[in-house]
Formats: sequence, structure tokens, C-alpha cells
Amino acid sequence: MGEPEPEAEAGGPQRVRRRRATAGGGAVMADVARRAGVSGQTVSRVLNDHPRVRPETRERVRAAMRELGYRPTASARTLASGRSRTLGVISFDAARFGPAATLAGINEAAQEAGYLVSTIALTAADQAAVRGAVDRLLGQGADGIIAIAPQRSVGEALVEADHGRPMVTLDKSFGARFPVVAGDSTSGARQATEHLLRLGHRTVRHIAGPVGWIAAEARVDGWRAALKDAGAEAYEPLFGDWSADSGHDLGRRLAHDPDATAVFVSNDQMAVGVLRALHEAGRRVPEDVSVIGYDDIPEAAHLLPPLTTVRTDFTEIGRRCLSLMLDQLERTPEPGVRVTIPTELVLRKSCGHLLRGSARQAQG
Amino acid sequence: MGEPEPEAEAGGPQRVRRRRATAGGGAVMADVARRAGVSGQTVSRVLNDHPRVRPETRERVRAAMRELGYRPTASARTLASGRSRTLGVISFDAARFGPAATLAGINEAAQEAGYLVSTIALTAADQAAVRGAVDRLLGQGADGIIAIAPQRSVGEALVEADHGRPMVTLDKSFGARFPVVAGDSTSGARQATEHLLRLGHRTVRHIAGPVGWIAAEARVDGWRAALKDAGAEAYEPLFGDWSADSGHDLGRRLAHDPDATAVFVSNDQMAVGVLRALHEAGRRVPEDVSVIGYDDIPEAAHLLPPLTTVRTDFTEIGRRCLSLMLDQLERTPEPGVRVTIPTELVLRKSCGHLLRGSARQAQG
DNA sequence: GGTCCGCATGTTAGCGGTAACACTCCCCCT
DNA sequence: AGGGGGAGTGTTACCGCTAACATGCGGACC
Repeated sequence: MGEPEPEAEAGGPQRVRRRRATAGGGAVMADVARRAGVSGQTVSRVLNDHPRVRPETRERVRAAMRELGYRPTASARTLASGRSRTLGVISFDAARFGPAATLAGINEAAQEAGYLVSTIALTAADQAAVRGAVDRLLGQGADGIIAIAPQRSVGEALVEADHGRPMVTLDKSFGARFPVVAGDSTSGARQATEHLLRLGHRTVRHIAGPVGWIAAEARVDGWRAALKDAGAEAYEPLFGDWSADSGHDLGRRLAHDPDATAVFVSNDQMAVGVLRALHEAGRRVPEDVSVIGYDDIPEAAHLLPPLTTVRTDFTEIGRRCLSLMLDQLERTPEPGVRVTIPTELVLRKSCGHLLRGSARQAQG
Repeated sequence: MGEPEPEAEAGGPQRVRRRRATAGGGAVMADVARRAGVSGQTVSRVLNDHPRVRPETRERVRAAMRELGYRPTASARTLASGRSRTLGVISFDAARFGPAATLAGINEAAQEAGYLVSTIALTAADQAAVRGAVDRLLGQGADGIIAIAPQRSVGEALVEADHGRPMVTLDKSFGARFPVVAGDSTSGARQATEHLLRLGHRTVRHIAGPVGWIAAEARVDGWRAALKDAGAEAYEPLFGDWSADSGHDLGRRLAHDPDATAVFVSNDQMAVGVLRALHEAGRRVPEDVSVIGYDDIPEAAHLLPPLTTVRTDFTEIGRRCLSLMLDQLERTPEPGVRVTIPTELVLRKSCGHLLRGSARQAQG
């Protein structure tokens, strides 16, 4: 049955054939070359769509590849060429909607561009962890790194862990060192606040994201700016941790303050908690209190009441990250680009007019 | 200033030094070896924690690595050893909470085990896409593949795309071909249904996930089994697409049927839509209708009313996937293991007793 | 006191590709 | 007719690392 091993009985203790690095012991380039009657280099050229190959030869090589089920070995290509067609992504809080959706956008776009994505999900934002992640990704041969750096500390660690390869970051700018993509949090917060003010509320309270988070702070800024422009009083924001639990806790504090008639919440999850706290305290939304969230998670339209919120297109953010990365990788990079993804206020039913001290009439 | 290029002026047109494959032009093993005064092989041994190295030598090599900022080149290691310490993950619907949380669990556990994770997020469940993903992952040198295969068709495609490397799948079993991890959907659905029956409801309606999804069908089975055991009538389930939007649509249909006093919904997102539909139709939860969801998303506790639901520990699912993978990779694999992650009914406020034809008294 | 053995380390030959260069043809121009 | 040049292909030398084998050395053993 078994084929005779080539040179199986030649003199002396033969070196053991080393395990192949290919998956499933498949064919390698030399096998394809032999079968197609060409050199390895020609196979390589076919593989890389090099123009200088006669169509007929190309077809012969392709056929040989198909027949042998040939699959190029990425590590060998990477080693020889210095390019891996792999991108590294560092993410935080990957289970939350925003980051997860952004990640999905990056993945999708990467796939279309023929890149593979290696992800490292970090929990701690300390410098050592970030640096370690960058090291592992680069060691793995990543052609570039996309870092979701939602916290200031992460951004700083990233600058620390500097390296030669292209990089794109999300949310945090470092003096035009790397291109940055971000949702326009300041403007989104401003829109939300102005909408509430326009409805007649004397001022707008704010439940913010945690200190140190870029987006959270940008939203605080936008909110504060809108209040200032309108000459409205700015209460100190309450800081949550993005979770519905924290929204609920903080919402209870606001619920007991009869002066609080309008709340801008820094994300929809916390808004869910706020809505519940208000409901439990017997304050109706939007009749007594108006609430605006942020992000427009898919469930926002179905909350009770449907939540007015600021929509962020996370998928688009992810796609833009990727296109910026490709610019750096394959075209002439513009240094220090900053892409801002516009936001849109989505009017639903959680806001109402404030008329002579009492709130009425839903308006979105 | 510049060091003299070694052999820079030796005879004739020198070959151009090829670009290094290392990131940032860093040091390579030979540099470390030279600096430590040992051979490359010894450096390699230190790198791989080989025991046969004198502690003193080991320390010298480590110091040299540190001083040069040496970082091993993964592609070279992979090429030479056949192992990449990279795992491939194929996921679907990566922006939804369940898959995203599972992915996060996998990532976290992989990191602890020293593996890197490459993710391919698929949108279409067709065979070609799945096969392509497997090919790319293997070509990239993945040591094994974890496939989140929530749909029957994906599972079948996976069997089709068979290959030599270890594999772990999520949700779908293929006659004990690969180890499988899954939440215990059937039992979770049964618990939920039985709880509602125990509260006195004559029967329980079901809003199911889409046809073809393993978990959705398992929940239908569990629900049906519980009804059968109790001798309760089984209405045809309504099939949604997991989204709150579809839950809202389907919920409207139920809301107009006064006989519908208890609903088991196949995930929490759809339940959000159902809650809204019920509210809009003027049917109170839990007084008129009891609702149970599935998954226990972090917001479930803050819905109005707080949602009774079946908790699934997605992070644990992810971790178990990884440990099963490691078993195959590094230990003696048990073939065809099936790990089932238990579920737990979390009682909150969306269910109530049905007394003499009218519902009352919240009980979780 | 020589042999055997095991530890610590070095040497050699790849892993599977790609870059640079060399080499044929064959056509076109002068 | 001879030379230049480009298209198509082959040759060679690596990329950075590891497996297998080889070597040197000191101590235990008889």
C-alpha cells in the first residue's frame, strides 16, 4: 500500500523529516512548482498577481494549486517579505455595545481589504498592560495597530509604547502623532443640551461617564458650553461608570430634586437606569422630567418611554479607522489626520416642554 | 557618527541588505547571542524556558535581551516550529451582547494562556464564507479554531471545511466530532416556562429566535417540553430575529390577544420590544401579562418593570471554549466532549400570579 | 585511572516563502 | 545584420528561528 519513502533506505541514519508548518500537511510551493513544471518563483509571482507571467503559465499554476489544495503559509511570507497583512487591535471593554460595534466595523472593513485582525482585549488601562499588548501585536508581525483608547491613561501609555509601525487611535489625540477617529462627542452633547434648553428647561443636569474617559469628558465640555452660551446654571455633573446600575444610583439622587427637570445622560445604558429611578420615584418622563441619552443603542427606541438620544455610527467609526490605517499602509499617509464622525440627535418620546414651572407635551 | 558598515567596501556590487522582518528594525536573535557571548541556540533555549541552561547564562542572555529591546519574531518561530500560539475565532453577529461577551471571555482567557486571537466576523452564514474564514485562519497559522456557530448552516459548513487542526465550536454539536460548549438553553427555557405555569397561567406563549439558530430551537424545545409535561396547550411560537424591533412587532400581535397572559421571550432584546408593545396596548406587566426574557443583559434589571430572565454566563462560555481548546492543543484531548453551562432563572418583577382569570401580585 | 554518562552549549540544516539579480528568447530598430 | 531591450522565467541568497545532532567537560563508578 504505502508509497516507498524517497531515499528511505539510503545510507546511514537519515535525518528525520521535520514537521511541516503548513496546516494539515498540505502542499507547499515547491510541490505546486513541480506539478506545474515551473520554478517556485513563478508560483510566487502567480500568488502575488505579478503582471509578468504569461496567462497560460498562470493558468497552469493556478490549476496545480487547486489540484493540490495549496494554501500559502503566512508565516513564511511574513518572514520573507516583512508584511503580514494582519492588523492588531487593542480594545477595552469589548462587551459593551459601543466598543463591540466599533470592533465589528473594523473587522468587517479589514476583511474586505484582505487583512486579518488580531485582537487584544485589555481590562486594565495601566501602562504595562498597554505596552505588553503593543509588544505582542508587533511581535506577531502586525503591519499596524488600531488602538481603541477611550481613556486618557491609555492614550498616554500608547505614546510611551511607541514603535515604528503605523497606528490609528480611537477617541484620543496625541498632538497629531497618529491619525485619530472619534465620534463628535462635544457637538453631540451640545445638540442634546440645546434641545433641552429650547424646550424651556431652566438648566440641564448631566450624568457623565467616568473621569478620565475622553468621550465622557468631551460630552461634559459640550454640555457645559451649551449651558454657558445660554447663561444657564451648570450643576456639577454626577459621574457614573457607563452601566445601567450606576445610572440607576445616580438617577435616584436626581429624582429627589424637584428642580431637576431635564437630564442629559452620557450613554444609553445609564439612561436606562435613570428612567427606572425616575419611574420608581413617581416622576413621569417626559411630563415631569426630560431625559436624553447617548449612542442610540438598538433598544433605545423601545424603552419606556422611547429614548431621545444622540446617535453615533459605531460601524462607520470602525470603518474609518481601517481606511486611515490603509492610507498609512498602502498610500501616502497624511500625518495627524483627525476624522470626526458626525452625530445626530434622534428625537423620540423622552423629552417634553417645560411650561411655567411644570413640564408638559412630549416633543421628542 | 555612523558606524562603518561591515564589509561596506568589499569588492564589487554588494547585495542590498534586505529589510528586516522585525518591527522597528529591532535586534534579532543573533544580536542577542553576540552580546551575551553565546550561540543563537542558547538564546532560543532561554526564550523557550528550556531547563538545560545554567542560571548564570540564562541571566546573561536575559540581560542582553533587555538591553537590546529584543522581541522575538513570531513568523520565524512559527515557520520553524509549526506552532503560532495564535487561535482563530469565527464569530457571527459580533455586535450583539451575547456573542460580544463570549468573545471577550475567549480573548481574556487566551491572553492569560499566552495565546493571541485572530477574529473573523462573518455576516453571511453560507458555506463559502465559512470555508473562506477557516482557510484564512489556517493559512495565517492558527493553531486551532474556535467557531461560534449559532446557526445550523454554519455548523454544517464547518464540518465541510474540515481540516487537521483542533477545533471547538459553540452551540452546535456535530456527532461528537469537535468539543462543544453551549449554554443550557433547553433547561433554561424549561425553567422559565415552568415558573410561569406554576404562577397559574394556563399556558405560556413563546416569542422565539429565528429558525435555524441552535439556541433558539433548543429554547423552543424546552418550552414545548414544559408545556407538554403540564398538559398545557402549545400555541405556535412567533419567530423574531433577536432584535428589539422584532420583539415589538411580535409583541403587538400578542398584546391584542386577551388570552395571552404569559410570554417567554427567547432573548432580552426582544423582550424589551415586547414590554413596550404591551405597554402601548395598555396591558400592564406583570398585572395583566407576565414576561420572561433570556440572557440577563446588564440592563435587564433596570427595565420597566425589571425583567425576570434566564441568566447565561457568556464570559464563562468563552473561557470554557478556550480551556477545551488548550486541552486539545497541549494535553490529551478527550474527543467529543460537550460542556453545558448551566443557566439560572433570575426572578425580578415582570411575572405575576394568575388568579381566577385575572393576573395579580408580582412574584418575580 | 579509564570509561561512561549527563549537563551545558555549539553546529548544521532546514521551515516556506520572497527580493534581487541573471538569463533566455524574440522582436524591433537602425 | 547586429545590437538594444523588454517580457517571461530561473537562480541564489537570504528572512529569523528551532529541531536534531554533535561536542566538550567534569564527576561518579568500578
